[in-house]
Amino acid sequence: MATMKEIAELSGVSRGTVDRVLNHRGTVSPETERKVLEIARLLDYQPNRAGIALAAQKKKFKIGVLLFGVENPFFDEVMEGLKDKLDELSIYGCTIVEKRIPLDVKSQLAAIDELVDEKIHGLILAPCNDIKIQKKIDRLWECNIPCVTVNTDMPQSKRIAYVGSDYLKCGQTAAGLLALLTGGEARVGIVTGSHSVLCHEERVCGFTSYLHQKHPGIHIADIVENHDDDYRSYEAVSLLLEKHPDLSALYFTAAGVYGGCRAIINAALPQAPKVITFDAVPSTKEMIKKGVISATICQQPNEQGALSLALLVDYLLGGKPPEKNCIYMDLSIKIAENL
Amino acid sequence: MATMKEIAELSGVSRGTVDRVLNHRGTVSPETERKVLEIARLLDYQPNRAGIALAAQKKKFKIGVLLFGVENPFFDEVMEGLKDKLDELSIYGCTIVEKRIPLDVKSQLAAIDELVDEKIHGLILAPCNDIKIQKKIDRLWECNIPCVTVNTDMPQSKRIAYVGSDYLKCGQTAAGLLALLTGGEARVGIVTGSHSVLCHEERVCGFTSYLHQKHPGIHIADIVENHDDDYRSYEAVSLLLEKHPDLSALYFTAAGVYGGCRAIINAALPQAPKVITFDAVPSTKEMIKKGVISATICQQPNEQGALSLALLVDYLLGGKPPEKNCIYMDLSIKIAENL
DNA sequence: ATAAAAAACGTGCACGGGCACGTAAAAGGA
DNA sequence: TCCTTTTACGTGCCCGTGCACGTTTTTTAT
Repeated sequence: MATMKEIAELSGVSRGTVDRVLNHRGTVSPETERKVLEIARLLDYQPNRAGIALAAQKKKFKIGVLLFGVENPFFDEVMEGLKDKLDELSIYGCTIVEKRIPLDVKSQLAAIDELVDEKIHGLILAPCNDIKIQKKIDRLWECNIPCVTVNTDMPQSKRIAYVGSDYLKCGQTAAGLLALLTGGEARVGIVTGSHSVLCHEERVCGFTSYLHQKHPGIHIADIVENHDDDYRSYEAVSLLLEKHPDLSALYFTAAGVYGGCRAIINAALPQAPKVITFDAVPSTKEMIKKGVISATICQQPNEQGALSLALLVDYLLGGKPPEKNCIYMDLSIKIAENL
Repeated sequence: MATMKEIAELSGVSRGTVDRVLNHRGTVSPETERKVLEIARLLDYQPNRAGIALAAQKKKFKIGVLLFGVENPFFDEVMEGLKDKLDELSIYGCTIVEKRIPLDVKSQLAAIDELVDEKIHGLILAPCNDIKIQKKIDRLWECNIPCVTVNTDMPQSKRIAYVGSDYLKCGQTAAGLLALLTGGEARVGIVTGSHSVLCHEERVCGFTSYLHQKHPGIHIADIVENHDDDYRSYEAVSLLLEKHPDLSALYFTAAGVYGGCRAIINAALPQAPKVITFDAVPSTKEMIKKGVISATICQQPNEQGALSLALLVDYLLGGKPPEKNCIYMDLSIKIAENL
């Protein structure tokens, strides 16, 4: 692998000048710049990470990690993976500043400002669908603060990458799983969060359209929108169960929408319904073990955290953003026996 | 983080001496050694990876990767993950030598010798259950060639770590899944590989004992042992289907034991049986998409490959072996919709 | 024309650790 | 005792990059 030194020798300048050209610092004559860039391209120069890492030790990276939704246990797992990765990347002298913020946009914007004041070099953001945040990210980008979003959808935003799940595929997978569990015959009730949140919307959309196409024997009895996206949605679920005593299956688009319903689901319906949801936060695990929830479709919070940090650090070390702006990670199904 | 320089200053010797003590090279007086080690412990010295990486560039690591079973497509995925990790660890100037070897022990032992002749610094081995190989590994260990095994079981062997799956849990998960799919009522036929191979044995054992305990409604009609652990086990499966036309479920302990049976499974039995197997090699994916296989329980070949290399490199860089000698990775269930 | 300012580039240290080489001091042999 | 070998340790270069500081050359202003 070519080094700066080699480039310097071949282009007849000093290594310092090569540094200036490749890292856009100081001033260089246009002619020299052309020559150096030419040679660098010829040799396919890739900066040596070990060298950068060593030099970076005094000038440590500082990365802000912003989690929206203070109590969301999904983020615990994201952070776990992220921190493991942090250890692994410790040679780059990288530190993180973690903040958990309520779901209101105002606090969120303020939190971003605070982090910028703390002179962070990069930002990890999870999750957020608000247009104002999106604009903010664009401005950060212009100030040379790169950003990775996790489990968010803001396609137009100028971030390095989005790391998360394809929500439509989430819905399709859920539908396929339900068909497998019920043999293709069922009456299903859907409990979802606010339709304005992409995660919920697409999980419903992917689910229903897939069933419509491939499993006409599964009938969607009702869709309940539970705006109060927290862990106390007892009301919504019990209403659904009362209204439709003939349900044989339930589909929850997130852990947040069925909290506290453990007791009523099996009691309300004559036959034990097949219940599907997403992720394996502790409350969900509990309900799976008790047999209330049949199976859950897991995103990979650990890997999401790890990858988001890896991408950001890679970029800060002089790498290019990944070709794909959206990196969808695999889903997997879990049941009680392989939680 | 403490550096060698700091240790040197505090213990009143030169940095070179600290190097000698900590890396056991050259000769040092017992007294000096004691002092340096004392201070190193006090400062909680951890070698700086960036520094090692930089210095290691001229003295590259060479790691042998031995895969037993020439045509096993599972290893393609292991290698994929391993090579991704290799890129990631490129700063350590690490190279690999990959060899695929037939299943006979003689060739395997010879292959190990060849690699040692090529002056490898470490070895990755997948998979092997033979006692002779195990002894060989122990001897390598004594020659300072560390080894990581993948999807193998040789608990007593002096390797850094085993990376793979808990086969008993594999069987339990399969049993739980079958119960979920069939509602707890089924007649199941088991097709397995040689009982002398731990992977098959424990997947059967975990499966049967779990059903026995928790799902008495699922009856095991027959267990067919298919010694010819390759992709032409048409005979064994068709015999099973003829003998038991009342089967409602099939359980394959590995991809290798059902190759070529696609056509006959659905044809032979009046009702479409629930079919479960392991991993998602191309042939399995195909059969899942066609609806012959209902679901598969996936190990994480990619992660296994990546982790095994990571552990080995970490050790070669002066790290300690992981506390746990056996690292069992998560299982996940896949169906057509989330392959 | 001459001083001052700006542009263009070279030099050298730092980062942490591996390792070869040289040189003292201690041990051994005659 | 003197010479040789061994043991113990210091010195200094290298790996590839960032960056501060000089130094030289060119441009601009007076």
